[in-house]
Amino acid sequence: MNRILDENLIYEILSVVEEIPQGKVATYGQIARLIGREKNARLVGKVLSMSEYYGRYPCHRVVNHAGRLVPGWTEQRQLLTSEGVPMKDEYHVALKLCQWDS
DNA sequence: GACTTGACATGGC
DNA sequence: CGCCATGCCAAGT
Repeated sequence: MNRILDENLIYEILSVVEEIPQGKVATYGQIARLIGREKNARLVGKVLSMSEYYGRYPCHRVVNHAGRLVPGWTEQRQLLTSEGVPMKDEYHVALKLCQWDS
């Protein structure tokens, strides 16, 4: 039954995001995989964009497979650096050093 | 209900 | 992890 999809999706996604340890980051694909929706990585991003509406979650610890930060969200870089996440440049994190080993 | 859009992923170069 | 092309799925219009 796929009557409820967004709510469950949101709950699962946020549950995973919430478990990301400080100083580490996770990719959308990784989260999507953890919730059993590998192909829905984009949905993760959509949900996270609205995550503030559902509650406060460390959505800044989620980046895409290239380690690129959210376009247009300048705060994210400072938040990550404050947590000790190594940055490759202003818009990319060093995934090699800080990708979450779920 | 078809078309477009998106905080994406993966594989090839 | 630079860029290009293709695939995927849900939400919004």
